[in-house]
Amino acid sequence: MPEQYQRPAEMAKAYEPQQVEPYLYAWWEQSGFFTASNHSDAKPFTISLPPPNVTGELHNGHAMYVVEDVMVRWHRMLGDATLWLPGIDHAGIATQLQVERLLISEGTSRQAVGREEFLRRTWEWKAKYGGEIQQQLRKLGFSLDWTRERFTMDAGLSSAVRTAFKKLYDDGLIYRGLRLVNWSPSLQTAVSDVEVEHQDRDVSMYEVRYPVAIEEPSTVRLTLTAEAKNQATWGSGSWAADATEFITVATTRPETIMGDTAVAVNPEDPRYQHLIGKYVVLPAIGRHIPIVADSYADPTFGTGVVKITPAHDPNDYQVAQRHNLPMINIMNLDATLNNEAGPYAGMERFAARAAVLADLEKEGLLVATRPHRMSVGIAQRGGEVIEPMLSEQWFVNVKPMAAMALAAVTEGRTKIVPERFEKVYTHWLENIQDWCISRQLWWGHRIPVWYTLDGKIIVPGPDDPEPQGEGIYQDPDVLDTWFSSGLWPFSTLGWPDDTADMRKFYPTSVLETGYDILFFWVTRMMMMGCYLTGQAPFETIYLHGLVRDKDGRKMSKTYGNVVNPLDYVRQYGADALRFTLITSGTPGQDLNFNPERTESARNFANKLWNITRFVLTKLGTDWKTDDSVIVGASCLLNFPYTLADRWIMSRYAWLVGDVDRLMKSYNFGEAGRQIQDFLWSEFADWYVEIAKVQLDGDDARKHLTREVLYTVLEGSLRLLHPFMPFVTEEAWQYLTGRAAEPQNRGTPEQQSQTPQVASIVLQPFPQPDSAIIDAQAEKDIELVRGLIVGVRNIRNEYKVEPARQVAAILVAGESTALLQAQRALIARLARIDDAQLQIVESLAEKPTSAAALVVGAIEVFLPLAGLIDLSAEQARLAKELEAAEADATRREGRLANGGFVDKAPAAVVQREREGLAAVHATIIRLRERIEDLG
RNA sequence: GGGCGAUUAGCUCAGUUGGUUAGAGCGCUACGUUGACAUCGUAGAGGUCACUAGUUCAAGUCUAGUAUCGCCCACCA
Repeated sequence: MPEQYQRPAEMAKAYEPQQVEPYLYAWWEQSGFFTASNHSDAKPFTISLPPPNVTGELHNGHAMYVVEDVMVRWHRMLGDATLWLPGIDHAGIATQLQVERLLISEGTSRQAVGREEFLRRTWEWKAKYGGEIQQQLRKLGFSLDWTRERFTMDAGLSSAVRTAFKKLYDDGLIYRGLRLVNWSPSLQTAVSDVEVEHQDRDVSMYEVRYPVAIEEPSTVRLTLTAEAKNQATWGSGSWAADATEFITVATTRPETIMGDTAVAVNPEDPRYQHLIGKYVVLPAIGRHIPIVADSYADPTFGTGVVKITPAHDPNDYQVAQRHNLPMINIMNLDATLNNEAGPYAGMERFAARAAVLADLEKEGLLVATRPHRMSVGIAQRGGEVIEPMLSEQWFVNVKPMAAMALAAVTEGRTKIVPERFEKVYTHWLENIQDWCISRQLWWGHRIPVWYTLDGKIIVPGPDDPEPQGEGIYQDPDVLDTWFSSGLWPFSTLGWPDDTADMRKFYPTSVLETGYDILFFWVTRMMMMGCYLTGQAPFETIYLHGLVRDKDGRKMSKTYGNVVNPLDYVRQYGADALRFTLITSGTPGQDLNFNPERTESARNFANKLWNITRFVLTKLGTDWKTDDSVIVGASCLLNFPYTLADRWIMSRYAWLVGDVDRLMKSYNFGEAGRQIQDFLWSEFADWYVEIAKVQLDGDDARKHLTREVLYTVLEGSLRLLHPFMPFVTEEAWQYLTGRAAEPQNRGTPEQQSQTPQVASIVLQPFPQPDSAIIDAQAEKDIELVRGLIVGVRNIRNEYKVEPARQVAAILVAGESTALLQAQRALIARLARIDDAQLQIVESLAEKPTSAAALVVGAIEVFLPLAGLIDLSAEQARLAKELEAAEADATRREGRLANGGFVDKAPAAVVQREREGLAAVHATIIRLRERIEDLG
């Protein structure tokens, strides 16, 4: 605990989060409140923090971890052995890019400094930003078990990666092969399918004439000799001039013509029947390529003729395999054209496109150019157009794992919340393709494979010695970042070793993350977890929505609308930001972050602070915490509490029940909103005001009122603590009289032996107790509140100064006893002069020069001398009469409906009848009043 | 081409299994330094719950369709 903080003996007038938060967090952490015990008997509750990338600062998406903190703090208060394990992801591509950028800013480059130095610099980067991220997470109040922090490239986790790789390799699921992969030319690495985003773009579709060869097939040249490549320039030779027939292909990528090894037509297409089996001469380089029949060619699309470029298009790749066509790679790794491209060698792919088009145009082979909208593959990192490229890479055959991951969900062993994402999950896993896991990067887990000179592959286990010998070398590539993240829920607990943490905390309870990484991460963890540990890694997968800006736009650096959560923590406090994020939306739905809400959440924290301040002053110095009050409230039923006491306890009981239900169904936002609503609109606005009246009573009344104030507030603080940990802790410290006590309570073990723990963090979470619910009290207070609001309304309409006490006559009928009992608070809250307040059962002569309020059978007269305007009063009453009559008509209609009376639940019908009776009573009295005035 | 989500007050959003007169915050109007809080209080204005047709005694809520916006998936050269 920072020495410099000294909690003031008295609560400050306003809550100042900046003063309190750092100190409270340090205290919590140092006291070991967040450290999970793996040898307690309590049932475990585990969440592995989705590790943030070590790329830099946190953004508001990370602040959504608050959902996890709410769950974790809640379960900790429920007494579970709660572990929230933090960590950081090395984030291969993203981090490497950042460090490369840094090097470039220093005037050097990754290539210039070399692999070893580059890695040293990247570890340096990790040390710096990893530390910053930890501090940021602390500032948000996240109750993470820092003693168990992990990094994906720690020794233990790296060993887990090698164990997993070895197992999958030995099981025949990891293999190496030459495949068409998604190639990122600027990063010069392969990426997996999920790392390719698709954008619709307006491009051009070109129709290009290919001359049909006049030579016999036996003389065709399928490949070019070196000389031919040099000679094959436009217009040379007779092939173009001699051609008598042309076939027109449609293409969006004319620059790949040099890689064509066939053109395809649909076997059913009558236009091209006679050409199947013949050859065409490839423009630009003069190679002869066959015309094949394949159903891939759609007769209704383009010209019905497709050029087949197997090395640069996934569909063409398939066609080539069916027809045993050669595959010609015409590109270098940086997407410039290579020597196979003849005259275009050395050109960048898009420059080559322009050059080829110009030449085709010149030769009269470009027939048409049409606008075309198509989906283009874009690199998730970097945003460039992905190039399909033939390349030797490592792959995982994920089908067997996918089947296990699928079964875990369909059999209900793992539940996905909201449920609709189950469909997305299953659809994806059912159609899954092999996963390319090798990356041509330096930052990451080096692929644990060694090659010998004679081409053998050695995959040692994690504990085996590194293969040594003449010419033996390790694969230079690294693994996809998501390979190691896929092991996160168990590698962090010590897998593959049989550790105490694994036994206690695995499988984990909840995985909570954004739906945007469902395919990247969630499915991978499910597959790896099921396959490698034999158990689904989570009981529940809870997916939250994306945080957008206040206008619903995605946060992005280019828009400049990225929000740094720490800015809001500084300005409004962590609780305010947390409460905003948790209450701004609903499960699984994107939420628009509106800073105005953070301001009002800050106001709420301050309101709570001041409620506490008020209660504290009313408790007095002699107040002692009664533990029975903290534990439960049932004991309250045995004492002569007032109607208002019983009402607020009943409302509190409802709240506890609602919160319990909402938390269990993952509706944390609604739970938070309900707590706020209760504290502000019911407890502060009404009970606290009523308590002021009651505290003027005798000692017994005072004592009971204090008990209720204390009990409800203290319980509400505990309810709210998972949402707003700081202000609830600080307020609770004051309220429970522990503010002045020494703070350090020792180790968690010592704490658990101490019955009274000093922090709200380890207090029990309020549990539903329906015995406290008092329906009659709620109904009665409802009536009293209605009268008070009615009187205030009239005062307002007649512009009675707020300070002025007025006279009033309540004609209460059957409610006389009730209202007489509540006389003091009615007088106080409606600002009626107690000496001039009459509460009578009936009144023979009703005042005429008074404003009247009618609530059912009850009438309130306010003889506002000199203020009453009779015609205005009449108009006001007439308006109310109109509303009451409309209400009566509606209710009568409903009750006259036989279906309603027969089929609706009795309670609903009953309520309707009572309502109608009340409205009738209102109408009768309103008419009387209007008549009296007339 | 499939699939999903959203549409409720001027703005940003809630609304548990269908059940009185649909709520909150911000904003707006009037008033207010009442002994916790002006980061506040009191009262108020403001909505055809996108549209259409159904189911039902009863629909913001369930069903079908339509429109608009957004997202995801998919090999249309």
